[in-house]
Amino acid sequence: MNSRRAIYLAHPPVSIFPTYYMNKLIVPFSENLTSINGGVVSSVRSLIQNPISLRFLSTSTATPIASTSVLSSSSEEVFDMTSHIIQEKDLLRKSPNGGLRVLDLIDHGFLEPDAKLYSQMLNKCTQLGKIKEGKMVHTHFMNSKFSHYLVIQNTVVNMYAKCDCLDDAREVFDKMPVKDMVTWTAIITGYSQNDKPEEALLLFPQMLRLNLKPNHFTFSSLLKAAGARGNEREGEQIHGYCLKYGYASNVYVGSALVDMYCRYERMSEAHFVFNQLEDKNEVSWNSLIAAHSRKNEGDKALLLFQKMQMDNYNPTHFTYSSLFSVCASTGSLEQGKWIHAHMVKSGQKLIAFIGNTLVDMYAKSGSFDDAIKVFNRLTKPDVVSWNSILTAYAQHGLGVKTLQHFEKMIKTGIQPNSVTFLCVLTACSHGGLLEKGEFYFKMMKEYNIEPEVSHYVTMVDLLGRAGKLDVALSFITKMPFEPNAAVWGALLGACRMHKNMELGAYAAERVFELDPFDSGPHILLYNIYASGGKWNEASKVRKCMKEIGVKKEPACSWVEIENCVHMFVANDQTHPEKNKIYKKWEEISERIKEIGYVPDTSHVLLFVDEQEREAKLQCHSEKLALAFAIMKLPPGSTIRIKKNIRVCGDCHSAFKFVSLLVGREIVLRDTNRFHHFNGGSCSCGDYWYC
DNA sequence: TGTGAAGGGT
Repeated sequence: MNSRRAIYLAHPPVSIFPTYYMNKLIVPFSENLTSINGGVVSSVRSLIQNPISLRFLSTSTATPIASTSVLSSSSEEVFDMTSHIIQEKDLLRKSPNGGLRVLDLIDHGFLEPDAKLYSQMLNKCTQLGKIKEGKMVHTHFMNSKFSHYLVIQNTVVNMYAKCDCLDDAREVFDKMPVKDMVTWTAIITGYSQNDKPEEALLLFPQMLRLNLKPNHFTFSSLLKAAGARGNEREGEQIHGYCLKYGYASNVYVGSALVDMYCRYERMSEAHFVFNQLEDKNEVSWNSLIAAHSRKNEGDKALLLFQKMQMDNYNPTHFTYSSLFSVCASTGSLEQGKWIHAHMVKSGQKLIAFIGNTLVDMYAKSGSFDDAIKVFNRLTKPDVVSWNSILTAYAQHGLGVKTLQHFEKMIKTGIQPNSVTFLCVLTACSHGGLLEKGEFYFKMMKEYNIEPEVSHYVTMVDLLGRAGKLDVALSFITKMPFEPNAAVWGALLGACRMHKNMELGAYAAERVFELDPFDSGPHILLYNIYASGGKWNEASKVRKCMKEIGVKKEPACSWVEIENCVHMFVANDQTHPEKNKIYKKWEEISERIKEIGYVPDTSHVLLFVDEQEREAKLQCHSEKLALAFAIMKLPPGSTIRIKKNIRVCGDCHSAFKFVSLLVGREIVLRDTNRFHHFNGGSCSCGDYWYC
């Protein structure tokens, strides 16, 4: 007889044991209580053959009035309170009426609570984010004889603050007649951790006025807030207070100081504080490594990674996450692979926290298959993991696959968020899937996700690229908020694609009103006029750019050869092997012309003669990077190039012919997506570049 | 029985 069936057999003791029947707590008569003792319980145990676990995890001193065993007919489980100890797993156990069993037992006089029990229950709610249960415990606590206990009140503030209920936390905080330094620290931390640094910093002087002395807990939260707010003067003042109160050398405060100066991009101060810190830990190292990663300084991040190990600190998942992130943004696949191997060797598990950045790194470095492999190895992919893989599919031009994976994600039970829908809409836009895009845009409401401006931008892009310029315009006018420059920019891009000069000029005017200094829209408008032969209008745009000081971002391309990243600009004269590179491209150019390549000079932004335009085209940074890669990389290997702006139409065409000529895959990452050139065609289906 | 610092997805 197993224990589950045995519970049913245990119904007879209902009259003497408190139990739930038809969602009601059945309480035995008080005289029966005296007869309930360990012996009776033991005999019931032997009757039902239920090996109740006595592995108690907590050490609460809460006193049961009598030894009881509560049997539930609905949940078929035994809730054991025969000891003076309550099991941790039972702290938040539900009763059939939706309440908490522990609270029911207290209400019916079977358990005499102590302050520690409330504290344990509140902390369990905080840990699991169970705010509904937390509110029940809070109410119960307020009606108990312990309601004036400051320590528990502090636990309540902390619980609300940690569970994203800042208003509730503040309400409790404001109503507390007596507050100590922990109370103030709890609410300051709440604001600091919930992206409200202003409020956190405003409370600090109020706390000081009450003569409460801040401690290392207070300072670490205040420094985090100061770093997020970006007011350097404020941060320096908090730093001063840390020194005054003698906490600057505390490892938590010190690490927060390092991070704060990193946020201000004051790296020399960050390094100074770090070097002064006698008591360092992994977080101190990770703060610096993360900062260099954010600044795309992969070499510095990597150097610190090596140094931390020389100083006997073990890299953590934060360390690896930062390193993969910097490899992703610089597209350093070889370096990323090396760090991945290091991580595996160190025994670090592939949890979602690291796996997500690893998926992103492989996807952004153009190694799509590795991204899929890592994703498939994740034991518990979360919404970010799914978003990363959806982005990878979308950016690599696999629109239909993106949508298939999205459906799979829904079936798995992962709740999509606004980023998920942005990935899905981007996939539709990149893949030209107009109807699907409209369908998924409407679907957002089913998930209670309000479309943000980025979703509208993608929809305008989708409609515009599909040639529905009027629909896109009407879509913009019906937006629930004012369209920003990006929305009009998307329409402008579509006008360039479909050569609609009138609407393009209108959209460009709107963009210029909102963001006059972005070079992109000016260039798009120039291109619209130039490709329509309206050279006067085009030169006016150029003149206007000069007058207001808008500069075109210089185009750069990068290619990684043997762990070294080589950068090229248009008409590059700085590379040590420039002569060989130009010669190589000339040779390639001649050979691809033989198989059908015709230079497309309409992409050159200069009012010059045809011959000069072609010469300009041949010096584009991605062509030089490609020639260099062909010279240096072994035949047959994949060539991966990264570019800081969108690939021009002529380079796109040339790359297709080169992939055919050399019989190898070329992966080009530009600002918008990946282009996989293979056998004379591109994965974007020529949909994107024009 | 209470309070803290570091990462990721368009």
